[in-house]
Amino acid sequence: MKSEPAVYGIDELAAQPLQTDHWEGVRNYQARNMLRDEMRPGDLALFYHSKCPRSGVVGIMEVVRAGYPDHTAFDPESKYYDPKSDPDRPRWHMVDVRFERRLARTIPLAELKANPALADTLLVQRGNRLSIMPLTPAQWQAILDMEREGGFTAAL
DNA sequence: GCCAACGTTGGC
DNA sequence: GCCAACGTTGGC
Repeated sequence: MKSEPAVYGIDELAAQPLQTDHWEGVRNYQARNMLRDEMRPGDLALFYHSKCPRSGVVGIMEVVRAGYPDHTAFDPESKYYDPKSDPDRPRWHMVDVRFERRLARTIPLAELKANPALADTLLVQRGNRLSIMPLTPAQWQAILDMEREGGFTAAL
């Protein structure tokens, strides 16, 4: 699950009460379908920082509430307002996620792209802009296996 | 800031 | 339903 850290980063999630928050603002139908139809409590997700100097995977979250209507779409004051969504027929959905842990290091996109085990992921494919993408168990493990590689020079 | 890639909109 | 124009994403 991607988010721009300048807008909402993993530190903000970790600072929430119960380290839990709703994942608001997704306005893409393919991503919406995953939020609404596929993600279930207990599912794990990676937190990916996008559009920043160190884009990459930064941590792990757990889905704690399945898809439900994204109320920010109903709020004219919200930057995520969409007049075509209304409470009777909500167009956009979100899930609740809980911070689990940060990774020992940020795994940068360049490393993800260089890992043959991830060649089939949507994340590393050209031009992909989806903010929520599925991973197979093997892909998930391949990413976590990279956590301890080559990252010991960056002191915390 | 640039720009390629992609999704959405709307005229026809 | 086609498709050009436009807006957005996001790496670099």
